[in-house]
Amino acid sequence: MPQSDAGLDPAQEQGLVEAWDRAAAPAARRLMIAAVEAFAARGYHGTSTRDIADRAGLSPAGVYVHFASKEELFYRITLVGHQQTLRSALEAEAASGPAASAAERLRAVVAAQTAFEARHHTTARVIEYDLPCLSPEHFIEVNALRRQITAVVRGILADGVKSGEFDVPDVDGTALALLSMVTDVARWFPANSRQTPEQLGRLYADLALRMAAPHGTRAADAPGH
Amino acid sequence: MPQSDAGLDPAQEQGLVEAWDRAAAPAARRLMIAAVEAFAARGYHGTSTRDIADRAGLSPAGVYVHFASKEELFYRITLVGHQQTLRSALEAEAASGPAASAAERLRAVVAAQTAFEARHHTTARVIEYDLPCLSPEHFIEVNALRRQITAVVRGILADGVKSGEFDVPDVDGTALALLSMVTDVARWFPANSRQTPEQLGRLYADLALRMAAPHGTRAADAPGH
DNA sequence: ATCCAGTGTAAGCAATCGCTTAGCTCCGGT
DNA sequence: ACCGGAGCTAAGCGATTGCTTACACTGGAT
Repeated sequence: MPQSDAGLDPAQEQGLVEAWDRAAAPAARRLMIAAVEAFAARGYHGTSTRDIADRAGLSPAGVYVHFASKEELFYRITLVGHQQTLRSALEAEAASGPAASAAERLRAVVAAQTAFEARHHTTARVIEYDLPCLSPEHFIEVNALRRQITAVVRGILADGVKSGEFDVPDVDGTALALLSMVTDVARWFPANSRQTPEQLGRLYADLALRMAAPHGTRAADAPGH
Repeated sequence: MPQSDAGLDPAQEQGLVEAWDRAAAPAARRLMIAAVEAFAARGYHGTSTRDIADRAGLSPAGVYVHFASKEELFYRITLVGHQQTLRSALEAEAASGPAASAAERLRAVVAAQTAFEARHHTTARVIEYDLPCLSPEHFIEVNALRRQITAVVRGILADGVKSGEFDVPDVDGTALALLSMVTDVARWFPANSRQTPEQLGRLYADLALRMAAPHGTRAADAPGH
């Protein structure tokens, strides 16, 4: 299996934050988990700090022992979430081997990212769709991570075009469309689908290859599957 | 141009609601426009009724002359927006002619919907991403319209598969992925792109055909373009 | 002339918001 | 034995929330 869980605890697969920073105070982690659930259900502005405190089993003031503000709590979540997402993409690309074709790398990255969005759909929904609630400075910082993720996909497409492996007239536009497709999984998963994250990853990887492959050269299946 | 503006005022293309219900009280329309702008900028929960009233040039109480509640104002926006979106899809499909191939219909619908999301990105952002803020009953009603839009795409894909025109192993999953791609335009347009809505529509229609076309049968260009 | 429905505002209500303050308990270091 | 900081809470601050009430103005029908 090329795209690994990268150290995630399989018993806690439904959240990203749960697995992060095991050294931090347990209450701080509980707060982040509680905040992710609340933000995913009602959005940033729709969630009160009392909601979060309740879910974490703390009094309203307990939040501010560990985080300076609601926005900082949200910022920590989005930062960790985006770091994990970027790491997942880079690891998937690296795992396909140093001599991998552009097609193999595209398949690995799209499958990994799609499965990631599905597995961690609660956290992903928060960090994908509530980003404008960040302070301007924090937004810029997190957005830089997003650009790196886009750059990975764009790089693979460009490499494939250069080598003649792909036929992509608009690399930037196609990369954006491709990531839209992948990202949006977090919004609807697991409704409308009885598929596992891995099955979904394979489907989306196939679709991505169809988008990039030149006329009459489409690979029907992944090498090694 | 197969996908028409369907009666939209070209001078007010940036919003959906502006063109709707010209018989309604002007203040009610102003409120809907103001609410769309505010919701798009800050989200439903991030927007106060005083924000909306200010933008519409009314006192805070003026909102409740025309709408029973903030939720009802939001509901009217989402309802009208989804009706227009569905109408746009149906008209695009119909405009491709009664004897059109599945490929022609897919191209027409995807191009029209993509251009629509781009042109009306402010309204689209509100009605696509803040939907869970609706009351349960209103959510069910609007969601029924969404399912009709999905059904259009799914129907075209299924027809193409049946006639041998398409090769789509997972019609439902592909339709969902395709609509994710199209819908997500509203979230980032017009940033990251110097393309017009029409150019973007052509790019996305090409990508959609690549996703659906069987091995070695991809049409490089639209018939008639 | 009078009325009345439609459109609007000033003022304010109860509730909730993010966050602070003052003070408690607990526990490891000395 | 005693200290000091970390973790937590009860209480509450001022601001803002969605919305209501009471009242004013307008223009057309009677």
